[in-house]
Amino acid sequence: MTVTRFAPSPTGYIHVGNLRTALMNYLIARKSGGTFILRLDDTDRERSKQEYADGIMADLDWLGLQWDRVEKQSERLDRYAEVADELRQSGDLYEVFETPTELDLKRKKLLNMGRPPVYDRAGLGLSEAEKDRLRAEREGYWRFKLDQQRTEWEDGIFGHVSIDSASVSDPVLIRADGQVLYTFASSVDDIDMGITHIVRGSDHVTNTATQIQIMHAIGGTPPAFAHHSLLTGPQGEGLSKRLGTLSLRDLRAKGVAREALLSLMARLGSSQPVELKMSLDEIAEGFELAQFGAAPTKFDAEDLWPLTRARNQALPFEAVQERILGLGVPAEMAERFWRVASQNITTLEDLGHWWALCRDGAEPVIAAEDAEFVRQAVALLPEPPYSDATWGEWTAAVKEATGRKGKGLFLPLRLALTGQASGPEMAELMPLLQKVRAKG
RNA sequence: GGCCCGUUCGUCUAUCGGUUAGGACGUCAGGUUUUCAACCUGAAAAGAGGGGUUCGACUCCCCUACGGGCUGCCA
Repeated sequence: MTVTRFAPSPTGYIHVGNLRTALMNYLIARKSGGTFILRLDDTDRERSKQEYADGIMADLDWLGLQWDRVEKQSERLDRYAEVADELRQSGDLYEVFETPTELDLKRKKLLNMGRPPVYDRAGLGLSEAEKDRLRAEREGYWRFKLDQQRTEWEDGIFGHVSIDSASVSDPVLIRADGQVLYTFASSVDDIDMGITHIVRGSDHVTNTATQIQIMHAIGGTPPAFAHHSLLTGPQGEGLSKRLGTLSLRDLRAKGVAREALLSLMARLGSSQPVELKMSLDEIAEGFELAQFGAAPTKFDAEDLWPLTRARNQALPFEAVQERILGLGVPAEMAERFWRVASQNITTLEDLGHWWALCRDGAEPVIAAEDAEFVRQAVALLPEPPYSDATWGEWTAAVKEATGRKGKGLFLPLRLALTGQASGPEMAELMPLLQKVRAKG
């Protein structure tokens, strides 16, 4: 039984980076008929907010990434305390007392000597008497004693990974104020909840080494790990600074379609071509972790637009009927309007532009050399309303009168009527036009 | 500074020592549509640099350069 989880901390909204992680875990579970758990890693009490938790769930809902169960770390504090006691007894957890300032000093000193800034384990050498004296001054906190060997695993994406744990500081698992830290809570949860596969960003590879050790210490068997590469911007720059503008809700507000987002994020960085899929089932079908590369992946939000366009153009009239009527399009014209406009939109918001053009006419665009031609042509155009035949009849008449044909005939007329060089099939558009501003 | 990982067409990537280095997106050019778009066909386009190993290296090893990550009493 496959069990995966998406474990965001509710300290912000979902962005493209998170989404990739969530999606991969979701797809792995779905592909094998397993369980997908949404786990809110909310042990950081100062930064975690209900508002963000709600936002994350709303975003996952929108995407259709349905979770089978929600877990909250804040509701499992007793369990963490219990496991922590076991680790204290086994000697895996030891008490330390350095202040942040002291630690900072130690780090700088080591760095100056050209040595790696690894915690010196001073706490391990403290006698009971010394600890008592320190406890009288301040609250102690707890570090996990890493075995300073290499920690290795077969990564689902990176292949064989080997981390030298001697180059990693013993992680703090429990703070002076008693707060349980992510590294610990997460390890306990993954074991308790029977997680079988963890996919997360490659920013966690070092964590994985220490968490594997923690999992062993609490008597668990580590799940299979896979670390996906991190996204960078189109220039290869780190995405973290720009993540604010790449939140799901912002993209959604800009009109990005969920199918576009899912289709791109499930394939970007893999050897599979990115093509529009209309359902998560279709997306899951070709999804293989092993097809993802380990190199940083460039993400360009612009790539979402062609997919969004393809998705919107594929929508049946019924799906947009309400929206179109909402624009004020008369019911008898609605279906034709969709047929005509749908091929020329990116987001559904663009429909408003086309309807405004039909209703109010467009500011004509007339090149200087076409001015006389357009004047002649417009004089031959009757008043609205128009029929299916209007365009053919009119252009034939204009051709007759001016001798123009082909591009020289049609493009100036299109520009005069719609103000744009590209757009819907003119013959189809004409019956929708209520006004032609070029007629003055 | 230390520890991980990475580097193939513009982009995402395939290639598990011998290939005309393949595909997809994008770009460009033709075709088609009495215009644009859509569509069809075609083209241009790549192994970071330097050393090894080998009959033979994109592929294995080392060095350099560059990119990303980690190096918190954050996650």
